[in-house]
Amino acid sequence: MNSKLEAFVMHCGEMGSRWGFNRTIGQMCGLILISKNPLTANEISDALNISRGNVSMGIKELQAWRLIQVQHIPGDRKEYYAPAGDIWTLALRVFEERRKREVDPTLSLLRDNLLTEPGNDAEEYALQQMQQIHDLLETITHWAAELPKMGPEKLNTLMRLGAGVGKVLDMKDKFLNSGTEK
Amino acid sequence: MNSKLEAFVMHCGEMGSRWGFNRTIGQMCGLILISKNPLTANEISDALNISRGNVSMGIKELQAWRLIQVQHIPGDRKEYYAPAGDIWTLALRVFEERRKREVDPTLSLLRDNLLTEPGNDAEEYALQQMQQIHDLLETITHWAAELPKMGPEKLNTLMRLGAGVGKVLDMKDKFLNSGTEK
DNA sequence: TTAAAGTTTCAGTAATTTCTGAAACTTTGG
DNA sequence: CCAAAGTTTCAGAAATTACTGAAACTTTAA
Repeated sequence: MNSKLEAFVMHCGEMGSRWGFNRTIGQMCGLILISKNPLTANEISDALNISRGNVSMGIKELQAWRLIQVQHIPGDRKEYYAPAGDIWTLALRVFEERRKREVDPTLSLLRDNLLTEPGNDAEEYALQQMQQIHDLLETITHWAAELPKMGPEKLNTLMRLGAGVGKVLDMKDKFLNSGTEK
Repeated sequence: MNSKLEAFVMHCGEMGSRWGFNRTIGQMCGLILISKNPLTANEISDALNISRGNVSMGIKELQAWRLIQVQHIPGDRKEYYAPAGDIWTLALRVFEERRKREVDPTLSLLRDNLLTEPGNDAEEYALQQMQQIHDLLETITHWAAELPKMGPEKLNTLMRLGAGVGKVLDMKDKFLNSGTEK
């Protein structure tokens, strides 16, 4: 393999744990992403020098993240693996999957906790803070659920706009107000 | 400590590694967040039953994340620790810090790699994919840098709007076009 | 029904990460 | 300058997480 490509795959491995999986799975993900043709489990095992069993676990995990999909080639009973979509799709999947693992459990714990009545000042403060966290996570969750509905092009526009979107929001308010004034 | 509060702190511990730190640091973070008054390292050590040395490491890490700040109480030379701001501020810090650790290294590797010329079809495909990833990460980075400039209230508006922001963007285009038409 | 091709599971081992606690270090009031 | 109060460091131990490889399982073509 070209050394630059290999460097990329190894980098994915190193970043793996920061992205929510582990080294091997990071490498597998990188490899599948930049491979022109779908790969078999054995090819992955050979390319990365990891045991067949480990590849099997990794595939299961990547499927749980909905990042890869199985393909069959007519006349061949092996399973071939390819990315489950374009880069934007995959990014949204990672984002969503991470939200499920990193935000949802906390949200449900907080919902539960916030039913409690405070018994003293310290508790009251703690509950207020939790309420703040709860509201923030709720907002993020709601927004994250809406995101994929916009489609890549519009998302791109929005992100490239950056803080400028603030002005657009102002404009909208202005427009609406002038509308109601009349 | 109230059992609900304790449950929250322990939960933060369990989530710790998913949020980018480890159990202890997660607990410390949760504890400091819901404590009405700033805490000393010893109080943290006692409350969470972890060694003084570990608390010291944790404090350093939480400071690196810019999530806590030191406070001094007149006539007392101990250091007291408190959250470094309101919940939105902290969330933005986590977001930014994670971007630095999870996105930036990849972006710089990709920039480097993309200077290469493809030697064959497979390499060409790989480089195209990397270009896609690069562009996406670049967009996200740019957007992330803009985010904090908006301020919590506007961010809230934006997020609550969800996919609805797409319509606002359309409206803007329409407005601009009708402007240029005249 | 069988054997060949392929996949998954999991107990044991290896690698990594985290934690402790004692020693070294720093700061400050007197 | 000293001693007391407080903080940091880090080598080794403990806990956690990841990996291997062989055995068990599944699927399919003949």
